[in-house]
Amino acid sequence: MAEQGLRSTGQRRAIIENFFASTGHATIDELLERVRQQDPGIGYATVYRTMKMLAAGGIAHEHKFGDGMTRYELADEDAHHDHLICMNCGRIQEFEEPLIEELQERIAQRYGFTILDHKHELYGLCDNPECSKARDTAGGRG
Amino acid sequence: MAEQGLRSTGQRRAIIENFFASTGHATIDELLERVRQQDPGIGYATVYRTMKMLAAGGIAHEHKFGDGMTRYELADEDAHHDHLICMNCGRIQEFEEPLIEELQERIAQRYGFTILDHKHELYGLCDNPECSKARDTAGGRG
DNA sequence: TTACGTGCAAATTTTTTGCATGCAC
DNA sequence: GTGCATGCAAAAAATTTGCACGTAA
Repeated sequence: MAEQGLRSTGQRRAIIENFFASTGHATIDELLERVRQQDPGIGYATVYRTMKMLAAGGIAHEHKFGDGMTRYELADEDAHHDHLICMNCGRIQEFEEPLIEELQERIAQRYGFTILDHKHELYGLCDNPECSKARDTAGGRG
Repeated sequence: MAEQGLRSTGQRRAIIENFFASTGHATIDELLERVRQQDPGIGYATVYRTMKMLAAGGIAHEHKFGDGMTRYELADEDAHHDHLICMNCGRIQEFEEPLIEELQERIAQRYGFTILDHKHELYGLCDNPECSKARDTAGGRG
């Protein structure tokens, strides 16, 4: 981290530590709350700035799943995955499908694009009984 | 439109007309500007409200492509398509790939999800020479 | 010592809402 | 005539920024 000319402050260490230990899709608010348990004086601007920094440095990925809050996830150099998001309980399930990645590349070639990043999110209802039940009221076809 | 208990006002007609004639991925600002050429008195809240209404009624789709502005697209009942977005010039290219849709369903089944909606966006550089050229500065791998 | 990082609050940006008035029905 | 729609401006909500002070290097 310090390799990039950045100072190692207590706040940054606390934020990064909590981020690494987080569920994987933490919001700024969630991170701030957890970080403040260690260091109540931390301001939320610092969390924003630190997470932006990590995102810019490729350590974190920013996600906007449509609920108005940005979520941060640890960037895993090896595996890229995408997300299933339950619209009822908010559960986020990761998935990986190399075949889709391959098809994406083929599509990009078809249109002369070079893919640098992508977003593939499936929104629906998970297999939690309470969520499946919600299918009737959630506007499902039929 | 009036079938749904909604009043047909001059403003709504103007907004809808412009939306239908738009590029397909118009922002509120773009719509407002165009609509004001016909009717300078239209307030932007009306555009917001009308587009929300169309989205709620399934006539329009909302997209957030990451530049902070919501874009609206005419919902086409027949064909679902996804998007390639050029990170240099902002060009938006639509694509359709039934095989991916099929794979999505299979993934959903794997995790017990029921898909109600999805978002598949490929970000990168289009074949515009100016954009391809930007590859060197845009952080592309190697 | 020096300049980067922090905390606070104010500013920004996009979207939503309250309210008095107007117009579609 | 009634009540939904409009326009304006203020409110919300998420994020960014300015500034004085603290502190890592």
